[in-house]
Amino acid sequence: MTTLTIGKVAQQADVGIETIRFYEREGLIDEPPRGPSGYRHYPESIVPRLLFIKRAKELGFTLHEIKDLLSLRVHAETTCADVKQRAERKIAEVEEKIRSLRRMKRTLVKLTKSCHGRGPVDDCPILEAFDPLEQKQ
Amino acid sequence: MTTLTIGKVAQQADVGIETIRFYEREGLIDEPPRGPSGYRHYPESIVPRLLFIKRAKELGFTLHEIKDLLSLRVHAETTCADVKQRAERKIAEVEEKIRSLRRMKRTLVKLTKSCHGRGPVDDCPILEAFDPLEQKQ
DNA sequence: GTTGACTCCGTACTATGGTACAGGGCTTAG
DNA sequence: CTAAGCCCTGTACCATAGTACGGAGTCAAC
Repeated sequence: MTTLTIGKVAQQADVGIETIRFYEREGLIDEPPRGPSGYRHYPESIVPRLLFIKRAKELGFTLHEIKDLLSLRVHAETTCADVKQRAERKIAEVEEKIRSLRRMKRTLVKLTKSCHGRGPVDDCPILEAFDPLEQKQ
Repeated sequence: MTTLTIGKVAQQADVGIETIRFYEREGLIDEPPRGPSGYRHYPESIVPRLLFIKRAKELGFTLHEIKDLLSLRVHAETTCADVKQRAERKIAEVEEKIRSLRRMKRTLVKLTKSCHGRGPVDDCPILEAFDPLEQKQ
């Protein structure tokens, strides 16, 4: 069976070598067997594992949560429902972030509309609105 | 004129004392005059300044950007348009974040819909979708 | 005058997700 | 056989926005 050096793995999964060692330290990937030189010898299955991590990251899971997801798979007693629940919780989180960003955007849009965009900064309505209690002296 | 100790300021602006010292180190607020004991004596105008920072943070500006906004106000040559431009750039950033989160959400929703939520984790469609290249052995 | 609350400074630590570097050892091609 | 290019460890560092802590000095009330 073929094994890969860390450099090859990094290439194939398109991540940094340091990232792989970092994931190992953080427990997201297993410690691979070593050759007599101490070099890591990865099975080819490491590549999809790293791609899994990348994909979950893109979906907004933290490394901690991804570690959790990965560990779900090795415990026989965990069910599909466990995974689904985590996904649903993440959806709720994502929705909350979207709501918060939309609030920010609404306010920012209102502020920029209130500003004609000319003249000195002294009475820019945007800065004034940021600063509702401070009276110009 | 009244001055405030750091503790009073923290109370009035509802931030931590450490936060105020941190903002001073970071250049977001001026170093206040000190009494003979070395205690900071803040003018009352520090409070709206801290509220400004809080509000801008809520709107998604980083401390670095807020420092920038604050410094705009002291340079006579800056215009309203400068401020407006920054606000518009921030709107674009916020929109990009929202788009990214919506993409995440769409994918997560699709995944949870594909999962009936029963049975063992071995062939959970969610995990399989996370992991498109790995074949179960 | 003493106690408790407040303040000072400097440093270290938190979480997140890595990146960079020094100073070695290993491997492989020519 | 040698040199380039890989890999090893450990440590420090990046940004972000603070928080915590130790040990000392100060202020105010009783």
